[in-house]
Amino acid sequence: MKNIENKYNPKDFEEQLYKQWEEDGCFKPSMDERKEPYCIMMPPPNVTGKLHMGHALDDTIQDILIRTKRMQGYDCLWLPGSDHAAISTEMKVVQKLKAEGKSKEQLGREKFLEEAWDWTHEYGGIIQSQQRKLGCSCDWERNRFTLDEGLSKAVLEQFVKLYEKGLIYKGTRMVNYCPSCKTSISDAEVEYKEEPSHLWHIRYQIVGEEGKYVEVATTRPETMLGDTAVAVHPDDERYKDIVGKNCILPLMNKEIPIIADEFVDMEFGTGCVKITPAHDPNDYQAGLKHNLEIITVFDDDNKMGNLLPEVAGMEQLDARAKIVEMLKESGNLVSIEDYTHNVAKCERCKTTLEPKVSLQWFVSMKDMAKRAADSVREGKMRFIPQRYEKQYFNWLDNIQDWCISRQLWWGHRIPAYYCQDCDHINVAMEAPTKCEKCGSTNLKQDEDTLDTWFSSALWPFSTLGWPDTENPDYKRFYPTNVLVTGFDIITFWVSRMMTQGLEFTDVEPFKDTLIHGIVRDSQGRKMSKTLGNGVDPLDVIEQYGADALRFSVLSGTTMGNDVRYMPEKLEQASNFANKIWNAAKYVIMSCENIDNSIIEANTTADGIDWNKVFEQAELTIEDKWMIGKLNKLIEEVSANIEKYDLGIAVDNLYGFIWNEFCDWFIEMSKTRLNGEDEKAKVATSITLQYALRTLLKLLHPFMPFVTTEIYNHLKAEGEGELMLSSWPAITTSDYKAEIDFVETMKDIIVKVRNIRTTMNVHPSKKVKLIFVTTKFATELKEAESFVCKLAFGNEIAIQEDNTGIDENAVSIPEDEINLYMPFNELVDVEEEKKRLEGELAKLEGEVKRSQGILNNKGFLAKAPEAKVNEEKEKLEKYTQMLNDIKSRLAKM
RNA sequence: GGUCGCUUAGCUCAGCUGGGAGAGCACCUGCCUUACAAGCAGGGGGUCAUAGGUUCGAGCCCUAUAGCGACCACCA
Repeated sequence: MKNIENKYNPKDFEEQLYKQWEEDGCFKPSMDERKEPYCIMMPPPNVTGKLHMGHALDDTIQDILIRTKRMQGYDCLWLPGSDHAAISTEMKVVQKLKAEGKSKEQLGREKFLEEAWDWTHEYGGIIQSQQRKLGCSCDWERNRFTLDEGLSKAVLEQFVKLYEKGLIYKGTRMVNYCPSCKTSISDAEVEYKEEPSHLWHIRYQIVGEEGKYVEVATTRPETMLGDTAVAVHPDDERYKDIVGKNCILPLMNKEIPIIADEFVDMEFGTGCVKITPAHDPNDYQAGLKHNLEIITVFDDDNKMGNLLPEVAGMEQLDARAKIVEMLKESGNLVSIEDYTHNVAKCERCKTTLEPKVSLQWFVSMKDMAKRAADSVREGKMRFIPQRYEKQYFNWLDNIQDWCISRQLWWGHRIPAYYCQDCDHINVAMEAPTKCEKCGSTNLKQDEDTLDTWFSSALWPFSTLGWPDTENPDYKRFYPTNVLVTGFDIITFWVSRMMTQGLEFTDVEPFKDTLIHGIVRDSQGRKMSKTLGNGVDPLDVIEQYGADALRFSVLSGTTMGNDVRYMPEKLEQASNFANKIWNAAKYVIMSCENIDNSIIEANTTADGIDWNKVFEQAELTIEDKWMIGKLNKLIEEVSANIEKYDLGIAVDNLYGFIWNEFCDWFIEMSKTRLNGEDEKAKVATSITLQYALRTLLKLLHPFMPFVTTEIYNHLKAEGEGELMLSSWPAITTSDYKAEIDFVETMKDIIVKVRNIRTTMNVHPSKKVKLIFVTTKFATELKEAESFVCKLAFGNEIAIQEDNTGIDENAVSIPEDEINLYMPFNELVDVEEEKKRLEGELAKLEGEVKRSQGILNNKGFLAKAPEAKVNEEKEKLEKYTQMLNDIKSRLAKM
């Protein structure tokens, strides 16, 4: 044991300890075949990102799981990495170029990619260094990046295999197109924003029926130039007679049909919809269904095309004004109504999206989605908390084909090579030299890259060397154990990893998906850049230390619910770390001069055999109480971590360390260590060390730095790292009787304290307690040696005979206070009675329930015999317990 | 519009398969007791959103309502 610094100051050791761990290879799996593997894949943050509170929460949870499992004897791999984040990174690079007066197009593809790589290398390491500060015990040597050679190969394999199976196809579809990013956007990357707008009511004249019109309502009048039909609901009585007729599209003076389709909402507007297949998703579907012509209104720059000379080349909004004016002049504008419209925006740049019909690559999802959903339905992968599976099912059961092509440069380029001579599409892992159909060497690779999520979908296995299924890492660690992530990417990412994982590896890529909430600010708002209310985890670490940050994001939270960032919680956390620090200081100080030979004699390379130590030491009742309570704590904390109830586990530890270990055991130990009994001193020293070591181990996954720093002072020369030490084991005896007794004594002491407080006795003043009782006399005799009572300035005497003493009298001599306390008053009879009565009611209910079941003839006829017997046994047991309590109550 | 979640002390939140209403912070009282004042010993404070229902018994189960939040779909 080494003396410990006076003050707890995380800055003194956190960085140093992490460096040591990394140098010693503590984070690397041993690949020891005797151990069971345990693996977590870190959700890869954007390569150019910085650590925010959400990462801090996500990483802390994973680190706790990994550190616990590592101590529990598993061979653990936590694999870190980052994502190339196609759009996000490309946008940043474009912005940087713009600031330098350059553009993407000027540079050309190759030069642009060089710039992007430079950018990636410059900012790529930031988040990793921040994760180190947080204490993440991931294996940095296995760090992966989605554009790495290996992962790129996996992406090619995935594309080619899916293409060969006919699951990837090229097709004309309506996709979201961002005019600013100049690329298609997946539905998931769209966000909707309410914007005030108008509904323009326009009338189209019905052909051959002078003076009869059909009135449509639209939010985008300028698209009318591309109308190819008007639709009504087939059941709409108002328009039954005009279905099948034609009407005249104003301004264009063109006849278009009036069709009937179910998708029309009779309640909305006039119940008539103009159909513009080129510029609205619903209209597009209707167009396909009714075989309508698709007329594009806008050109590639999103300006007006040449359909109408008056507006050709104009910006959309200018054209809108002009067209409205023209409609007004022609008398075809009926009215303008105020209307709040939900507008689709690009998640990245907030530009209003334009639905666009274009040629894109798609993955056919239906079958894969079904398999992924079934897998969860069959319990082969579970969500924690379970309710999130609904989100997952909802997505997969209504799956659309996945548009995977993006008009970007930063990403995996689509391995499709078009033959310039015969139009054949060659899809191959490596660029073909000639067309496989006609042999032409005139090939041109597709310009597009793949959706970022296409590569992230492979993350759990591409990182382990897949498609090389013989790779030792893949063989050992796949499938992984748990995926830890936020609910916001269940659809984007979790479901896609499931579909691709099942498709390519025939197994669920992870057994559990642990979903956590998001970290909100102290007012409950989402942390965001625009609000400027984000809290930088690095600032928090700087001020309070990483341990405090880790504690604060977990304590008092439940999985799946949002976490609120509260500075007060950080105070609490760092106070807690300080408390442990001081407790350790006390233990080291107190034990260093006491004979430690029993522990030393039972220390081997595998650690200390505490069961033997306890056999050889003469433990007293309070030692056994502490050890027994620790057993319970070990069970509790282990079980809660196993259930992923990390918030509860850390609160178990907080409560135990503070209220049991410090407030009671350490206080008790003081008088024992100051006493005359040498054996009691040894026993106390042993228990103090055992308790502290056990608590440090249990707390280590949550607060790795402070626990390690303390442990390093505690451990013997040559003893290994705390993080590689074994998880505490339950001792052979459970010391149940001792726990019961000490708990009773604690109650008594609390009552004595209350009496002192109400009597206003100064703490320095000794009080002599005289227990007058015949009951519990033996226990109280034992309690005489129970030094904890003396710790609070009390002395104990027992008088078994109460004759001649006024039980309620309290005499206070000048320098000594004697409290005469009838023991019965210390154990509150009324309270006990109440408790028993409650118990009684409960049992009566159970008995009644059992009897009811057993009287049910239907149950008796159908239920298996074992079930009936079980119920009978229950009834018997409860009846007996009931009688027992009744008799106890009768005695009171 | 569909689905889900939340509503418990002044604040932030726990509360497992129904049976004693809890923690931290804040507040009040008394203590600088040699590990810790970043502390110790006590204390006050809650119709568990509302209304019904099931039950011997409901914070917990069922139904409805209100407020807040999230996700999905998206209305021309």
